[in-house]
This record gives sequence, structure tokens and C-alpha cells, in this order.
Amino acid sequence: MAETEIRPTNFIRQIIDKDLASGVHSAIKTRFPPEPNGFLHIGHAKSICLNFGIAEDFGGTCNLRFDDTNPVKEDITYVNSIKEDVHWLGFDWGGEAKYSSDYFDKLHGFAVELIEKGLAYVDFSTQEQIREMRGTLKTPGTNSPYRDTDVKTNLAAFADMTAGKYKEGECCLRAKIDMTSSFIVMRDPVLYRVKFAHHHQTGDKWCIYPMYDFTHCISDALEGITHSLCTLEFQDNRRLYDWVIENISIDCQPRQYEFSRLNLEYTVLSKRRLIQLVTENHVDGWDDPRMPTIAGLRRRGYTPGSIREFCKRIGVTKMDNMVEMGMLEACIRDDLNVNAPRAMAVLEPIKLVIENYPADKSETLIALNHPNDESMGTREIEFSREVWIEAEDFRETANKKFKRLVLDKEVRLRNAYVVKAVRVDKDDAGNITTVYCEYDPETLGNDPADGRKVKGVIHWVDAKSGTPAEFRLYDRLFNVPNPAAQDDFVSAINSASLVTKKGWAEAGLAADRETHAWQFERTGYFCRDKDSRDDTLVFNQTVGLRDTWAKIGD
RNA sequence: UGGGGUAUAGCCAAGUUGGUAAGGCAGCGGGUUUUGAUCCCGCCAUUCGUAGGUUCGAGUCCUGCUACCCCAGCCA
Repeated sequence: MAETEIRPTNFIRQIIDKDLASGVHSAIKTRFPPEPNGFLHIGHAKSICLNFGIAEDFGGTCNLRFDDTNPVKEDITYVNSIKEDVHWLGFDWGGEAKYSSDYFDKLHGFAVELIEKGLAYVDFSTQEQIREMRGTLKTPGTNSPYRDTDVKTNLAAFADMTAGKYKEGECCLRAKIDMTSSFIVMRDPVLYRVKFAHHHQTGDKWCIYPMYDFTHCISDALEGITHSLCTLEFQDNRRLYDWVIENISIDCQPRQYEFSRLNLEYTVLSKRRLIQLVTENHVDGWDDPRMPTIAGLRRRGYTPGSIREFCKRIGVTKMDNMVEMGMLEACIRDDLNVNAPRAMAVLEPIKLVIENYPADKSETLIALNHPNDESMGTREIEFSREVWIEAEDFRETANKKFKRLVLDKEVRLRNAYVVKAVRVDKDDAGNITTVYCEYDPETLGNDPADGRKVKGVIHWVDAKSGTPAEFRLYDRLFNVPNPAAQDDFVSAINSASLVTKKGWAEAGLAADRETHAWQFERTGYFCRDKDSRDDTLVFNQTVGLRDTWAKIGD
């Protein structure tokens, strides 16, 4: 596609440039560390493009690592979907995917080391007591009565914890740091908790699981990650990240840098809310084309290149942001405009009968697959006496701004003849069902010989050969730009986010299994949906064409 | 005066030793066009949250304000 050639620049790449120039690092290693507790979304794509993009551009490597320290929230189906999505986006992690759980043994050893150094202790306080002792944002915390337990006792207690002798919530392992720190994350954070849960990778081997803050930094160090990139909400956690690395016996010193997460207008990008949309059936699943998930965007017809281009265009900073949907749409339009072959489809059909065209005649016309790219070739389309046209492309009367078919006026049928409307049929309700017209046989491939100007062009589908099709038109999932700010974001769902139309597509599309996306001329970009059946094709509208007419109105 | 962060156009975002505000999206004019698309051409910040200060010169340095985001899970 038309991906921008220029290499992105951002503060993280500048830090890496300096680290390389100063010799702090000679090779760069990053990682993309999702928790397998949901499907990847466009926000993850930003992180993926950042991490894998840096690895590519600096000749380094990027690991895919599942941050799987909380088995009760995770599932193997998510790890599989995540692998698929990262690959689909066009990135490769080289070799096997990593798991934080690969390091559970080592992590446990480091925990023991901290206990031996007097830097960690087993706390038997209740969760509520721990919360109270933590203090508040403005008042310091207080020490736990278990804080000064001797090393030997702690070692034994941790061994018992590991052996399953304590119930969930009965105790936990805490780091001994500083209960008065202004960084609340440093007020003796929990390192391990008891969970009698089956883990998708380690099975029932463990009944204690390490916390994120203890796991992530060590996993980074064990993998030799040089630059650990995460989102802004982890800025405070960086102090704990560094504390852990400094207080255990490990060589590597990865550095954490934080960037702002993506916010997109008219959708939600938090896993909690996306899960809710799926489980409460507000959408048809993780790959519903209205979802901002990678799977949803893929089914909607977005290409990997368009998503990568989007990530390039939005950049990486530390500023809170809210990106307009138009930015994403511009990326897929730019891609499909050059790569999608054109075709014709009528979404809301009325019949056009050409009265001076023989009823038994039929002819094969040649149409360009792309008006600006001859290399995309041509195709044959059938034409006969009756064709479908778009209901909105005909009016009995209209002002001159309406460049379509009007009674007693002419219009060009795309790739075919100029026709003139002469009369209409209406149903009992007064809706136009059929437009009768006359065609000018001399206008195939050239303008009228007498020099009269026909300024309108409308698309059509041959009624004799056309194939029935269902068109799914999508609008924004929410009615407000920032649904997440709503008390009840579900109430802001756009009830008209999916509109289905039954119409016709040109015959050639039924057999075409190769083409990934088309531009239905004058309508928009569409892709074939997996719901397509032999008797009815199903198309998802990826995005409409830019439409200045719609803005002007009439 | 808890701490950590961020403020450049409607949106995203360059701007790195202080030297006179990139680019993209959107928008607005005009041209081409058998898609009201595409493409092409032009316009779109005397000003960088705000008030002062230093300087020949400040988006960049200093000081004071203001606004917004994050942190009190045995979630990540």
C-alpha cells in the first residue's frame, strides 16, 4: 500500500539513538507483553508497531511475551488469537513466543533471595488491614506487624505458602521498602499471592503466583530487553521496577520508558469494556466489524498496512490524546484507493427498463478495473434491457445540483450508455418501483455525437445476470466521542451502528475468491464476509467514499 | 505544597546546543474526471496553557500561576 516512506521519529527512538551512539547498548531488544485475557485492539497495534518497528529499524529483535501471571483471568484462546493478530499485522517474533510463566522457577528463586536479604516478608494481615496500613494519597502508611519477622521464619512461611499450606488471602509475600514513600507502589508492595488456580501454561504446578511489578522487570532482564516500553499509567511503577532489579542478583539492567496509550473517538479501548460488549452481546463477538479489535478491523476489511500506516501517522508521545476516527478511515481509503479493483453494486435497488433496447438482447461490455491504473486490467460485464439502479439516484424532479437521473433528463450509466428517463411506475404507497427510459446507442465509450453534455454518471447492475447480495453498513459503535467517560458507556451505544441492505452485485463477484476488497463505485469499499452463501453474497462496508455531496446536502 | 506526568491549529504531531512555528488528518477555494471518488493546484498558528523575567533574539532558559491525566488491587 501507500505506506509513508519516512522513518518515524519519536522520543523513544531518540533515546535509542543516543544509547547506541554513546555505546550504552550495541544491540536493541524490545518486547510486546500482552496479558492473554482478551483480544488485541487498535491500541495494542500502536504498541506492536512501536516495539516491532524499533526492532526492525535498529536491527534488533522483539519478543512476544505473554504476561501470564494471573491465571484466573487468562485463557489459551486469547494467546492463540494474539499470536494470529501479531502475525497478521506483519510482525514476527522469531522462534517461540515467551511466557512470564516460563520464569516462575527463577522468579521464585529471586523471591527467596529477597527474603534472605531481609527485603521481603510474609504478611498474614488481611487484605483490608493491608489496605488500611497502606495509608492514602496524602498520608503515609504504617508498618505491618509482620514487617520485622526474622529471615528464617519468613523462609519457612514462604515455603509453606509455596507448598499450599495457606488458603487464598491468608497471607502474601511483600517487599520491605518504605511505608512512607510518596509512591504508593513502594509501600511494601505484594510480590506473591496465593491462588489455587489452574494455569494455561503451568497447569497445577503452582498455587502462588507472582505479581506484575515483580515479574515484568525480571522477565525483561532475563530476556535481555534493553528498552521496556509501556504506557503512562506505569510511570510510578518504574520506581519499583528499578528497585527489584537493583536488589536481586541479575546482570542486565533494562530501562522502562512510558508513552501515552491510544484513545480513539466513538469507541472504547479498554479490555474491561470490550469484554463487556462481547459477553453482554452488544456486538456479535470479538470480531464484530464494529469492534476496534484487530479481529474486528480485519473482518471489517482493514488491511495490515493501513493499520501500520495509522500507527505511523499518530506518532508516539507522552501526551494524552483522542484521535479522530477520520484519521483511521483516511488510512484505509488511501490503501484501498490504489489497491482495490472497482466493481458495481446496487444496495437499494429500483428497476430501470430501457424501452428501446431489445428484450431478448444482451451484450458484453468491457470495464476498467481501475480508472487510474491500467495494470489492473479490465473485466467483462453483461448489459441488457433491465438493470438495477440505486433508488437515491433517481428523482422525478430536481434542481441542477442533482447530478443523477431525473425525469426527461439524461444520465450516463457507468461503463455503458447514456439514458433518458421517460416515465415511472409506483406502488400503492407511492414509491417508485420502476423507471422507464430510452438509451442512446451511439454513446457507448463516447460522448453524444451532437455535443450535448451529460454531467451525471450512475452505477447499475444488470438484472438478468446480477447476483443477489447483502450489504452490511457500519457506523460508529457509540453516539458520543468519548463513551468511556460516560457513567454507563453501554447506554451510549449507537443502535443504528449496523444497517443491512439487500441488493445486487455484478455477476463476476460471485465466483471471485481471490479479491480481498473492492471499491463499489460511488458507494464505498467493501470486503466479502465469511457469512457469504452460495445464493447470497455478504459484503461488509469497510468505509464509505469521501462524500462532499453529502456535506452540501440538497 | 502527597507524589508522578502532560500542555504547539478542530484532531494527531515535528520542533534536541535559544536565531524567527515541519508534516499528516479534517476543513475551505480552484482545475481534471464516464465514480459528487481519485489526482492536481492554492489557502488554513504574527504564535506555542497563562503571567512575568533573562536575552539583540525565547515554543525552546528562569520564576510564579492554571488546566488536564495517573497512583491508595493479594489486576496488568
